[in-house]
Amino acid sequence: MAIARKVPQVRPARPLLTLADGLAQLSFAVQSAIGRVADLHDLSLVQIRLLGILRDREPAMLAVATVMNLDKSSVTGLVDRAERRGLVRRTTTPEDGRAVRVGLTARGRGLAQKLTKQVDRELGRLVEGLPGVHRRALLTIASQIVADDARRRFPDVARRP
Amino acid sequence: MAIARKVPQVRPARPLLTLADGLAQLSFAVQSAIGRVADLHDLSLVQIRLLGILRDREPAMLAVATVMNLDKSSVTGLVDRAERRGLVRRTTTPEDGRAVRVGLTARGRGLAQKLTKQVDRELGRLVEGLPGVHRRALLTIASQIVADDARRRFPDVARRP
DNA sequence: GGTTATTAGTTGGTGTCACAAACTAAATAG
DNA sequence: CTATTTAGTTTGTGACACCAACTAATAACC
Repeated sequence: MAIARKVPQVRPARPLLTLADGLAQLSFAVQSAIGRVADLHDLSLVQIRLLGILRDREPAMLAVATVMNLDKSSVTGLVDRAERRGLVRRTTTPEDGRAVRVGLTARGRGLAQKLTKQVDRELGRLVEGLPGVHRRALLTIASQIVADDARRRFPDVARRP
Repeated sequence: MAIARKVPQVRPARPLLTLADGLAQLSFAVQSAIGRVADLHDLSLVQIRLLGILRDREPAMLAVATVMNLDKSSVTGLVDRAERRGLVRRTTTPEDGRAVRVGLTARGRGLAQKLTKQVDRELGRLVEGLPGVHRRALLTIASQIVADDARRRFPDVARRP
């Protein structure tokens, strides 16, 4: 694992933006890029996000709520609609009669894979003007922020099996 | 204007994420940080975004729609609600009887300033784990992406007065 | 072991947001 | 001076999001 690769200098074009503005605007640009993919499939951004989360997990409803920063009742509706589209399935577990786990159906998994590729392409377009160096720096920095944020939001995580 | 400041090396912590995933997750983290500020004022993210856009502009309805990537009818409702809260004002112009411009009221301007500070603080928290070097690199890169995106979306822009 | 408290999820009600299609009124083209 | 285009609004409909109230299952407690 490449732990000490350098990211050489980055020539800052005079920033007309503050960091906060830059992050905010970037986030809107990213969301609308994902939104374009959503439109292709007549899905919402939130549905896409749900599928993205379920790519490698089969969490309980409440866990979905936590990860997505939603009220649990919002997740009920979200999963209802995804289920109605045949993308997602609710499973009850024998060891806890209250718990409901959510997982992708075959169709949902297929779609999720396609979405991943398309989002990749669409976001690739967003950064196509950047030199590779910048792109790598961005990946590093974004990963760091996301990891920090996760650590802050879930102080105690058992990395799932 | 600092055009050639260097951004020294960045040690990539092994990225478990693709660039697309990193960007997507970062965008969600940013949005929920802004959402926290929104909650403080019982506002929605979209309302905050609107106020942010109006900080230094007084655009026509349609221009708002374009910038926010919304249908014009969505903007009608958005501005209606903001107007109902006394944050925003519609102005008709004498030179074009159809056009309606949207601008902040005094109250809206005050709130926008407060929001800017709070979003700043909240997003600052998001990047507080990063060394200054990374933060500067991030600003540079985000600005670049946002600028490219704007250029792509508005091929012909007259920079407003 | 039976009562209480907690936890997981759903239901119902309300408000925001987003869109499309149909409409009004003002400007521009011809 | 009619015909068209343009700017905004209206009217429906559906997705989301929240809260408060509810059901059912589990855990706590004495």
